[in-house]
Amino acid sequence: MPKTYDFKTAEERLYRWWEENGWFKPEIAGQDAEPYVISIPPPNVTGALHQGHALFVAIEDLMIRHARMNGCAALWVPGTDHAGIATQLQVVRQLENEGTSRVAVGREEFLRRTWQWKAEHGGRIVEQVRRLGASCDWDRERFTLDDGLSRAVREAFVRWYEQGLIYRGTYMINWSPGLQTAVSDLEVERLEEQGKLYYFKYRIKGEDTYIPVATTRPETILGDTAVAVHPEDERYQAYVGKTALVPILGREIPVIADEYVDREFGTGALKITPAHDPNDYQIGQKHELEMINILNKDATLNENAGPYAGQDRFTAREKLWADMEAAGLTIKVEPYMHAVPRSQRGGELIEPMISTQWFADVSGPAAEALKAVKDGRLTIIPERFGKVWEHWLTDIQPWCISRQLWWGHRIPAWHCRECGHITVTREDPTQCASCSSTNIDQDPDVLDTWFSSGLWPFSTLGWPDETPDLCRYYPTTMMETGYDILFFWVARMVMMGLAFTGKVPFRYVYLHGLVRDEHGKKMSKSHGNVIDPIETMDEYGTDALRFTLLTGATPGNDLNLSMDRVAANRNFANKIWNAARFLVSNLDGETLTGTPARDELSLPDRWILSRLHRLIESVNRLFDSFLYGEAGRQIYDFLWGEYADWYIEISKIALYGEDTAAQSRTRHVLTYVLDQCLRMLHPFVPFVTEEIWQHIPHDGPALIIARWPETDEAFFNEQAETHMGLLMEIVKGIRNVRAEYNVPPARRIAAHISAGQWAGVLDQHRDVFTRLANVDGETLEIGTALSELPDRAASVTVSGATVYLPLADLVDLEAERARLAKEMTGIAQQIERTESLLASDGFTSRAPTDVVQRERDKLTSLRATHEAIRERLTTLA
RNA sequence: GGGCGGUUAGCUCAGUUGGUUAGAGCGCUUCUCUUACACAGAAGAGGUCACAAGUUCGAGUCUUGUACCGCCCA
Repeated sequence: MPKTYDFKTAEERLYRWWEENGWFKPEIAGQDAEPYVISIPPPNVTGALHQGHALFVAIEDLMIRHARMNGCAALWVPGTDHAGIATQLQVVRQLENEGTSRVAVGREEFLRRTWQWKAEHGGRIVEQVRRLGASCDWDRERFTLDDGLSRAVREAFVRWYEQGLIYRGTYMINWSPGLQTAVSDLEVERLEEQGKLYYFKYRIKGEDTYIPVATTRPETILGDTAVAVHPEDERYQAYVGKTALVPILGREIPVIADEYVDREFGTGALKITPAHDPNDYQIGQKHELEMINILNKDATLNENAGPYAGQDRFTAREKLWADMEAAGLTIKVEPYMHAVPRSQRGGELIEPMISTQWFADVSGPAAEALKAVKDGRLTIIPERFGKVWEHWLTDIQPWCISRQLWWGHRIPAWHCRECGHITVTREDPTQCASCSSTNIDQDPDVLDTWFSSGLWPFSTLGWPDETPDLCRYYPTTMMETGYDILFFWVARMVMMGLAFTGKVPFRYVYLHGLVRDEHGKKMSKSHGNVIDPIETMDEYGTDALRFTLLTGATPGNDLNLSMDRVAANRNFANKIWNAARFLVSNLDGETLTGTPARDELSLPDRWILSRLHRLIESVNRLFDSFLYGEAGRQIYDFLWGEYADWYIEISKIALYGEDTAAQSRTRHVLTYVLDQCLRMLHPFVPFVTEEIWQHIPHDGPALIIARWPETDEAFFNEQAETHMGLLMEIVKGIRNVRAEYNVPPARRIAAHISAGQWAGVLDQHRDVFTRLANVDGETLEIGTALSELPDRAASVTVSGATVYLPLADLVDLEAERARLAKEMTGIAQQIERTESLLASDGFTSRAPTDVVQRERDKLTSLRATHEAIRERLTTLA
C-alpha cells in the first residue's frame, strides 16, 4: 500500500467495478427483501453539477448504501428533468448567437434543435452524479420527456380533465414578458425595492374637484376602471357614485366604496386596475367592473392605451406622467419602498395580467395531502416543516399549469375550429368529439415542468401500467430534497400521488438546507463565491467532499462549506488509509476475520471492543433518527481518537513482542474493529473504505454489499473502560509533566508509581508506560505504596495513583510545589461541588441511581487524588 | 402582519431522550521526521453556551419574554 491514499486512481475504477457487478441493483437482495426506494430529485438535463446536487446525492447515496448493507432491496431511481424554461432559454440563446430566433425557425425545428442540445449536453450532469459515487440503478434511468413518462403525463392530465379538476379559463396570472409565458405564483418572488409613489388627481366629471390618488405604476392608470374609497371615509364619501375621468384618456369611470381600501395608506383613495393587479382584480369582480387589458405580450402597451399604444411600459410611464404634469394633474412624487414581483428565473419584472390559461383545481388533492401528514402516512423530517406544509396546503389557489413554451409536454387538448369544442383524449384525436369536424388544432401550450415532476415517483416505475416495478417498489420509501422545493415539488408529488395511485408516493420526506459559502453567504456567480464541486473533488477527492457535506449539516439547516474542512476530511481518509496500512504491514501472513472470541482478550482488546460496540449502538440509534451527520462525526472521533491514537499504539506492544498468541489475537482485534468501522463509514465515504477493505482480511466480495454492524452487548465492559481510562490518564499525565519540564522526547525517564488499589492493573500493563510515555522499563517501580520516595521528583496523581518522575536535573522544587498547589486547588473545588451535590436530599432521592453512583465514585477518586497531592506537598515542604 | 430558524472558543460549526470538567476542524503557542500516517504525533492557551425570568435535585439542552441576524408566507 502506498504511503498516502490516492483517490485519483481508485474512484473511477471502484465505481465501474461496483456497477459492472450489478451491486447498484435491488435484485441482489433477493425476492423477499424489504424494498428501500428513493427517486432522485431529477436535475435539469442540460444543467451542471453544483454543491446543492452534491449534497443531495451524498445524502441519498448514504441512505441507499446503508439500506443495502442492511439487507434491503435498495433501489435508487435516477433520471433528469427537461426543465422547460431553463432548457428552452439555452437553445434560444444559441439561436440568437446564430442570428436567428425561435419564431424564425418554427416550432418543429426548434424542438429538433432542443433535442440535439439535450443529446450534446444531457450526459454531463449524469456523469457528474456518477462521479459523486451515486449507487443508482442506471438501467432504470428516466427522463421526463421519455415516451413512458409522457404517457403518464397525458394520463394524469386526461383524468383530471375528466374529473373537472383541470379546466381552461381566463383569470389573472403572472406574465413573464421576456419569456413570453405565464408562470405560477410559486415562480414569482417579491422583493422589497426602492421605487416611487406617484400622487395625482382624479378629476370628477362635471365638477371642479378631484380625488387625490397614489400609485407606484402610473402607466396602469390607462387601464383603470374605477376609483375606490372607504365607505366611512368622510373626506371622500361625497364622491361615491359620481364619475371620475381617467387622466389624458378622459374615459369615464365610477367612484365606488369598498372596505378593502386602507384609509391610512397614500391618500386613502385607490385607483382600480382589475386587469393588472391581483387585488384590484378581486375588487373588480366584486363590483363587476370592466377589465381593460392595456398590455401586449411583450409588455408594450396595446390599443387600449390610446396615444401610448406601442410604447414600452416604462417609456409610457414617463411619457404619461409628463403629459399629466403638463395638464396639471400631478401632485407629487415620493421615494417609496415596496414589494416588486420578479421572476424566480432571471429576475425579470413580472406583470399581472388577465389571460386564458389552463388551471388545475388542487384543493381536493391538497386536503388529502394535508391528511396524509396528519394521520402519519407521511412523515416530514425535520418535523417543524409540517407547519409550513399545513399552512401552504390550507387555502391553496388554483395552479396555472400551462406555459407558452415549446419545450415540454404539449397539452393534449384539441380546439375545434367549427364548434369551439375542446377534445381531450388519451390518443391523439382526428376529429372533434362534439361535431366530428376534422378541422381541429392542438393547443399550442405545454405543461408546467412541475406537472410532470409531480408524477415522478410513480411514472418512473411504469405508471399508469401496473408494472412489476410499480407493484414491488411503490410507494417509495424516502423523498430527500431541499426545503426550498417543498411546495414546488414535494407537495405536488404527494397531491398527485394520492390522486392517481391512491397512495402516498413516499413514507418519509427528509429535507436538507442550502449549501452556502464558508461565511454563510449564498453562492452566486455575481458574488464570485461559487465553489465548483468538480474542482473540489479533483483537489481533495469525492470522499472528502461527501464527508464534509454529510457531517457538516443537520436536517433542515443550511450548511456553510469551507475548503479547510474538506481538506481536514481528506486528511481523515488518509488517516484511515494509514491505519489500514499499519495493520496490513503487521499481519505477517495471518488473515483472521470474523468476531474475535471474548475469552483471553487483553485489557486493551476488551476496552476497544467495548468502545466499538457502544459506538455501533449509538450510530444505529442516530441512523434510526435520521441524524446521519452526528453518526459520521462519532465514527470519525472513535476511529481517530481511540482506535488510531490509543489502540494502534498499544497494539505495537503485542505485535512487536514475543508472544505469538498475543500477536494473532491483536491482529484479529485490529482487523475486526477496522472492518466494523469501514462498514459504518462506507455510506459516507464509499471509495476509500472499499479500497481499504479490499486490502485488509475480509469475508465476502465487496464492502458495498457487506452486512451493516450490529451491537453485541456482550462486548460492553465497564471495568475495561475504567481501567483503560486510568492507564490513559496516567500516560497523559506523564506526557504533560514531560512537556512542562521540557524533557526531550527521546529521553527515557524513570518512574515510580504508588498505585494503591490499582497496583495490580498498572503492573500488568507496565509496557504501556514504557511505550506511550517513554518511561524506562528497567527501573519502573509499581506498588501499592512506595517504600522510599524519590528526591527532587515531579509527580502526577490520577484517581489516587501517584506517579513520581525523578527529573533531578530538570525539576525546580519551588515550581513543582506551585504546580501541585494549583492542581490541588482545582481538585478541591471539584470536591466541594460534588460534596454539595451529594449532600442535597433532592439529588440523592430524585436523580437516577446510576447518576448518583457516578458522582459518589467521582468523589472517592477526587478525594484520593487530593490526599495524594497533599501528602506529596508535605514531603516537598 | 403571521410562521420558522439561528445566536456556543479568534473563524466555521457539532452537541441525539436534561445528568462527569461543554466538543471538533481550522487558526494560535511549544516540541517532535518516535519503524501506519508531517494529509502526522505530543503538550497547551482560548468559552459567564445572546440577554432576562421560570420549571427542575440538576438547564447549552425544556418554558416564557427581550434583542439582533436570516428564511418562508401574506
